[in-house]
Amino acid sequence: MSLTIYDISQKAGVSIATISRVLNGSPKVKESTKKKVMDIIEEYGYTPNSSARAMGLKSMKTIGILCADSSDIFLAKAVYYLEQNLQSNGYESLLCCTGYNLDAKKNYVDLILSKKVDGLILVGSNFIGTTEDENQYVIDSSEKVPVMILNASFRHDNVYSILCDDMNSMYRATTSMLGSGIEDILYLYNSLSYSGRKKLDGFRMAMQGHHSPNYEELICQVPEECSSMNAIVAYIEDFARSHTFHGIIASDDILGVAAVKYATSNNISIPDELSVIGYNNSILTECCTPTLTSIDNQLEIQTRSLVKTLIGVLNGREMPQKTVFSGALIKRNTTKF
Amino acid sequence: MSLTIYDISQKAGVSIATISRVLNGSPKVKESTKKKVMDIIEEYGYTPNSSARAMGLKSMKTIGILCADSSDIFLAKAVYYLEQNLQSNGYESLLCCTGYNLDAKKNYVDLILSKKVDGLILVGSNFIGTTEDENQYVIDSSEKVPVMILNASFRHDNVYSILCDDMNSMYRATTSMLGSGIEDILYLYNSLSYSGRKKLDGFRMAMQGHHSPNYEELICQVPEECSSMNAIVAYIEDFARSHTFHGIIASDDILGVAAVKYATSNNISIPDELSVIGYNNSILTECCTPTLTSIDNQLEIQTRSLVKTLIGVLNGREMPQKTVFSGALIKRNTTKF
DNA sequence: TTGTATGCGTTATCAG
DNA sequence: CTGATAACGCATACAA
Repeated sequence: MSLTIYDISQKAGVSIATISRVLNGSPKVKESTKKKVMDIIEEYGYTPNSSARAMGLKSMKTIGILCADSSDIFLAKAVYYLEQNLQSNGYESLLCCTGYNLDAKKNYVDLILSKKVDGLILVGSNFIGTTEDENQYVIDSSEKVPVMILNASFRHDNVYSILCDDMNSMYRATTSMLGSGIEDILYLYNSLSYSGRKKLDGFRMAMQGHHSPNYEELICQVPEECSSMNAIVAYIEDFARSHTFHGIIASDDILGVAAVKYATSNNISIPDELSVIGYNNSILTECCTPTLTSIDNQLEIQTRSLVKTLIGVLNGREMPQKTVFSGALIKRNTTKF
Repeated sequence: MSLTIYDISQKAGVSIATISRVLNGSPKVKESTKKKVMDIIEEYGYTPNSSARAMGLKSMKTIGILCADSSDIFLAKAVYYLEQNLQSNGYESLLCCTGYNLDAKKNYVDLILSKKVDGLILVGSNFIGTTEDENQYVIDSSEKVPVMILNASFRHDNVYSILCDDMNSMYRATTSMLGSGIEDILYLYNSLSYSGRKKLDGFRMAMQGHHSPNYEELICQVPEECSSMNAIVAYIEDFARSHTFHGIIASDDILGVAAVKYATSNNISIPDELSVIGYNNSILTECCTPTLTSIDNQLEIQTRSLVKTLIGVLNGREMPQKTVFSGALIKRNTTKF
């Protein structure tokens, strides 16, 4: 059995209230008794029981982090940064990997809320759908604790969105490619999550602005079944048999790498005959040859801002409901521009 | 304010004890009252307060997961699998990213133990050092809760190790390469964690068994400063100026990919002039060209076994202190054998 | 089968 | 500055 506040109070010869006060850094304690208590605590190695503490404080000093799949290279980085930032603000992280199914997500949210977390962070734009019904669980959650959303926007009381302006990033990337003289651009994506939709919007806007004809035909969704690199490459090869393009913009780096591999295995020279841009600026960009130009969405800055906002909200301060950063095109060797 | 067991007992017209009983599936409850209570709970959306529950049960149904860096591609996968397995056994995961510093690790352990977790999982062999002093914190922890170690072995009461036989895997991989006629093999590594040491041992054993002369000269530690892909490639290039080798075995896939990039950028043909083997069988193996042969350490199986063992221990069953799996060489295009 | 009363380890509100 | 004492929400031994 570990020691309680009573044991310490006995040994120190003071009441439990005093112990509690020194523990919580109350100013109204005499220096000498404070020191005495501290010494006893040190000597006997007492640590407060956080469950009991939670009952009194009505806070577990814990934040629930939900993400679909923490092994996803992008989400993993986000989770890492979040945990680090929370930690340094005195909060712990309860991690839940929900998968991509809506009902599962709802269940996990209920579960995690019953743990009386102080806040909820939804990592990844896949938590926000297109219909009201799909997003009801976010609203429900926000009635209990502040909800933070990374990489998607959702306007509602007590929910805060931190994201990168994917539409604008994609618009600028596409415009750059168009500006370099490439007009037939293949747009490769796999999911239409919130950010997936924004990216596609940005691509479309740029193509429209450039009065490119028939660009819709070069918007290509890679089916979910294509889960391996080989499968994706094969899919692109197949697509290329009936379409012509001299640029590829992908909604993430995996697809970008697949595009590079498609080119190299078909003796298409990059960037002379084909330019490629990926998204996320992950380590994968450095692994392929040539290295992949990619859009960086400032994840580290976003996560820092998110935690800062959350801590502010938890401390009762007024905080911005929506914080938007802008992405940056990181130029590597799959583009000439 | 969320509802308590008292609110529900009022609405249902029974005592709180009865509510508690149906909540905990006690058999001594009449079917009809059980149903009545369930209905009320359903209707009002009551969820028990887990902090209060923890005080009675002395368990938070939570496991602490410690890892150095959950954004590391290998550790992220491990964390993901662990969380999933724990979840399906009714446990939640408290994630802590400790970094690689020893003191920091110790502090995090203290912190997480004060949260009264039911068990501790140390993810990654970097948690086990070579000296007794370095590992004392593991022993201390094991006095409070069962400690599981993934990817390293540490023999002590109430600590359980689940790992892949890295030494043997590396031995076999090296032997394969030697068998294909390549005798001058560059061994590339960056850290000497528990598994790092085992891998190196396996390499050495194979080279010794083959009576290869001077193999020690081709054991090369990539300095920590080389954090980017370019830096690693440059380092290999530099090393190659004063050494000759026709095979490279790397202690992880990043180094393996760097080896591939070194070769392609220097017009060294793979696998004709140079064979390469990586470690971890991560997605990176598919991103480089040619694709990287790598050693798979059966992470999914390991994590499943770990959680199974942990749950067994928590339920008071006798469980194996050490579970060892063997790795598998996944052949891709950087090797001929 | 159900209800009552007590304990779990803290925090917080009062008095002193 | 310090000490009683009442919450906090639930589990459970003991009664009924």
